Amino acid sequence: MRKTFLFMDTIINKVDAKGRVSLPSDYRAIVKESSSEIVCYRSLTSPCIEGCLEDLLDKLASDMENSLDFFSQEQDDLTNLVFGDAKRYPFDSTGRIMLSEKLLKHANITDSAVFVGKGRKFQIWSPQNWEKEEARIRAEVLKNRPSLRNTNGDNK
Amino acid sequence: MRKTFLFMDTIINKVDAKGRVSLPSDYRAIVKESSSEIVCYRSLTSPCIEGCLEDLLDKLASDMENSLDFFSQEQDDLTNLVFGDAKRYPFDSTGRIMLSEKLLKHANITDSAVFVGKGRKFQIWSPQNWEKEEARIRAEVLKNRPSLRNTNGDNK
DNA sequence: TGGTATAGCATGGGATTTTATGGGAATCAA
DNA sequence: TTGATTCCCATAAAATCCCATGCTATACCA
Repeated sequence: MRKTFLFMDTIINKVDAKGRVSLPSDYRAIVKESSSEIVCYRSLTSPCIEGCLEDLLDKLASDMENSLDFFSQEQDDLTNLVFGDAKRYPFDSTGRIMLSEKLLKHANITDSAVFVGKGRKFQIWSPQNWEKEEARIRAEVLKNRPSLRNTNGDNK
Repeated sequence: MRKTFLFMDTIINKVDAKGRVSLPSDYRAIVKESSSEIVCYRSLTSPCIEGCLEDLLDKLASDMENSLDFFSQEQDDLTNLVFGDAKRYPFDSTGRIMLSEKLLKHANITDSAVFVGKGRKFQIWSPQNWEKEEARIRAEVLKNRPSLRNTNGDNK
């Protein structure tokens, strides 16, 4: 039994004519611990798809219930957006999922999909968009390096 | 039961035609306490590979979740950078891992790999790069020696 | 003390399994 | 019926397993 469940690595897979994509086997191994489906929704901030285990959304729901901002407009909007958009995507016996038109369009994905690990969740990008995003992040982090050290608690 | 889990020592092993390297047995003994795989990623600052137990990244994920907002840009960037690059490397029954092309290229490793202990993590260098790095570190220490003496309070 | 047995380790190569991917048949819904 | 989704099988490439070998360090014994 695995102790940790982190989505990692960056993997590019093909989207076939029917719209099917293989979920990377590492991801599948994690998901299989608890179910045979992932939850996906359009990223609120980027032209990409986000995916995670249903557990994470459950935790998000709990966190929001427990927060002081229970009645805030902002929380309301966020939960509407996330839960209104999210949907379960089961994978078949060969490990493929079929993403909806809505998701693919939001992420500009046509024939290839890039899976990017983010720890408890992951993202799915088009190769072109991911290339741009990765460059932006590297530049950004390089600029703010000191704060990274603090968060990390490790200097090297 | 072992009490401490520190990667130590410097060991050079061969990378075979398939890209396999033996993880030093001392390292393996540490890893085996909790699993049979390590996590590796490209060092942000040096031309080498870094490795650690998944626990360390899991802790990082938790820290991020607790200190940054779920939807914040900063959290987004950091998780992409860290988890997008990291990957699990399980070792087989003879104790070998198979490093990816991406990692080998970043560290300029071809047929030999130098494992350098760093406590909770370790680094993997090409012999040439490690030679240079070691020289640099020695020079650095020599340069700072006076202040080191002062701190020590002992002149000889 | 010196020589030898032994266990653990690094390494090589072949066999086996997994994975990503394509396509056809079966099933379902409008 | 038609269009789409699901299931099943096929294949090539890649990853993983497994066994064999030689080396080294340590233990053991005379």
